[in-house]
Amino acid sequence: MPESPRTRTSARIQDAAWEIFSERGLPGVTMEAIAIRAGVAKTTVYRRWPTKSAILIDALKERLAPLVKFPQEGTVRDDVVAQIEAVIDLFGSRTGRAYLALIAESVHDPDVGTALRERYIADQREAAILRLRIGIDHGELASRTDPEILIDSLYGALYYRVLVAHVPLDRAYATRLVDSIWPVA
Amino acid sequence: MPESPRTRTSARIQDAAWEIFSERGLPGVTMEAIAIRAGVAKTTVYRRWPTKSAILIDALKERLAPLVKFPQEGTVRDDVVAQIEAVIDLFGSRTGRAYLALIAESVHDPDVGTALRERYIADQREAAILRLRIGIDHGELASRTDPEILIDSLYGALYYRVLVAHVPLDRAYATRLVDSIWPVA
Amino acid sequence: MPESPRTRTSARIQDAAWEIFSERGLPGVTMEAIAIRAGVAKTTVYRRWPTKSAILIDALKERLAPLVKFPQEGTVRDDVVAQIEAVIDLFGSRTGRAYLALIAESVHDPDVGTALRERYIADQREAAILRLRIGIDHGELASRTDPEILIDSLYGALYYRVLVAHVPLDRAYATRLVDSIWPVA
Amino acid sequence: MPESPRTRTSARIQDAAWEIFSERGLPGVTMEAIAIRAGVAKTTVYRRWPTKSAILIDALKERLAPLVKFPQEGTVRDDVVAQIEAVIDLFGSRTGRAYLALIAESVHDPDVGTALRERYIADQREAAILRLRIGIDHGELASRTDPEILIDSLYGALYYRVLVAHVPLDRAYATRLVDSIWPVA
DNA sequence: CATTAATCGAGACGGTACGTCAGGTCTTTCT
DNA sequence: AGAAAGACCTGACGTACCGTCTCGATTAATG
Repeated sequence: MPESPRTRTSARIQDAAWEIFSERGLPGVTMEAIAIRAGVAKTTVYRRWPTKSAILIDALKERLAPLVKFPQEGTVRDDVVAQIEAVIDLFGSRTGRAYLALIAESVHDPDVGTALRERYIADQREAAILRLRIGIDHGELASRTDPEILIDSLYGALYYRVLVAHVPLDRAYATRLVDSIWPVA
Repeated sequence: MPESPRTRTSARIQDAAWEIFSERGLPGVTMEAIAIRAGVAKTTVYRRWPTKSAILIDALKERLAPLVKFPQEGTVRDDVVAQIEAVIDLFGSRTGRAYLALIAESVHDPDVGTALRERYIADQREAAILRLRIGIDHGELASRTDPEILIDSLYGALYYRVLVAHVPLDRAYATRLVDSIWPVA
Repeated sequence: MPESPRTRTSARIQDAAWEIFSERGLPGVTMEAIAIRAGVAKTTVYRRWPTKSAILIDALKERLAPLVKFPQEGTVRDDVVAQIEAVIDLFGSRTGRAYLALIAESVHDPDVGTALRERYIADQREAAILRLRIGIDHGELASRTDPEILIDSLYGALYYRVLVAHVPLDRAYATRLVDSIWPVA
Repeated sequence: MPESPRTRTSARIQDAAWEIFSERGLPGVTMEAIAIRAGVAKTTVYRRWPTKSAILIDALKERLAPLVKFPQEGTVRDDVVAQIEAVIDLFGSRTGRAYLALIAESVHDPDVGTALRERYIADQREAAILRLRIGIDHGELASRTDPEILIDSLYGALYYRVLVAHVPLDRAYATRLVDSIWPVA
């Protein structure tokens, strides 16, 4: 791990962006404020990232692990419940709020959408679908199950409650959700 | 219908906002641009709406009917499929894009969220849940069905594909979706 | 004289520009610094003047009187000497330095040149030539005298010493100069 | 003439500066642009000249000969007219414009003024004054003639028309000028 | 001949200023 | 009096150059 000055500067910028987001939300995150907080010239920021969103997307790299990883430890059903609980936890955290703010941003800015999908969402979907397929192969799920749609429904319900309906979302919801729409084998 | 000058001005402002949205998307919609396009002073706009989002929300009033109404013409299942198809159609239209853009905006601006929910989303959820309850009462749906969660899953899947996963969404998806997660009676 | 707020703001901007020029010279005069010093938004400055030079040109309006006026009190020769002394005095003053700095600026910026000529230089030349013509009519100057060229030589010598040769220029020079090239009647 | 790589690089830089000046004027000449055009690192430029003006001053070395040389071939009067014509020609050329641009620059930057005077202007004045003195010695000019002031007036008129009054200046002006202010012997 | 020293290119860096845009507020003007 | 018009301050935008700096990669001269 070389810890070059370049690396350090990039880290300072990402940290600054993250701090400002924590304090003032996405609208408060401006290139100007990031540069000042990081003790860096504005040009230096622009030299490395084209937009504030890009900085935050990078800053989320490690923190978004729970979104992407998918447990494979028990039955499919248990694993799915566990994963949904993890996502619910995430959505309740500051990291989750940042992630959701960027999702919102992606509606206006295609680049943000592309970056998010390439970095997190695509992997997440793949991991989830893969887990379901294994479940089907093991006979835990009906063979006629459409994994893609099951994922849409499960994750969709979460995003929907948080982004659209603004309805409370707690860990207990995970079981209720899975119980409700689980395809009987 | 009085058609007072005040009414006319408000209409001009809403039309201007809508036109600009159509041409340049939500980021292009600024109070400044609206005022110019409507041929009106910026103060006049501010006197009637606090934000550009508020203008658009009002401008959507009539156009968002398909989101809110829920058919009650055939079996629950048929009605649900029909409604989902209507929403998919909406999401493909300019009106739908405006609506989704406002959903995104609501992540940063609580007022937008509140307005959207009070005006459209709450009614939509209620109408949907009501329809499902009738279905349960008629024995078309298992009595243990949780209507709220079913709605979360159905609508959620749509929003998820459009807002998050950016995956194609066509009318055919409606049947696939309902087939997949429909609770057997 | 209404002393409207608009007038006051403009005065504050001009004063600020002038102060900064006095302290740091023309390169130190930036739109940014003017706005700050005047306690005014940068946009307000831009709304009224397109460039810093334009502000200074306006700020010189009253101060540049000695450049433009031409005495008509004694003989032509005495009046010419008096006027040249006035210009020499001017060149030694802060106002003169500002004026010369703008002359220099005009080499790069045609607008500055045009403004300076329309406001000051043209009038100055006219007044001078007029005075000489009167002298010719009164028989104080040879009838074959070319007033334009005489003015070029007299004023030219001053500008040349100050701008080009950087050679000392004091009041005594006025007499020496006139004595040297005065066309005998 | 060794034509070392060092020499070649310096030449490339000067050429680049000159080309850019020709295309975009002095404001377009930036250290950055020079370095790029010369295919050289910015550091290399800075290592050899402190400012862009210094580069241009050096680049003018050979081209400014007509400003400095003074003919001594006919009568003083003829030589003076010839020299003034040469300067008028120069002022009409690209080289002249560069020279005048640097004169203007010298108002803000003392170093430029010093360099110009040490390299060109002082020599020019000396040569001119010398020529006049010879004329006085030969009885071609009145002994009471003040050569310095005569030079101020003659050259001054030219600079004045070009820099200040922005009045046309052609070869014919040379004779008119000399005829007007020539001190009768 | 090998090593040292100088010089080069490349380009990142902290800065300053640019000129513009939009946000909201506040004053003036008119009806 | 009450609405419309538009000037105003604020703050962020993204860009251009500034002059300094570190970093290897070449060259050149020296030991």
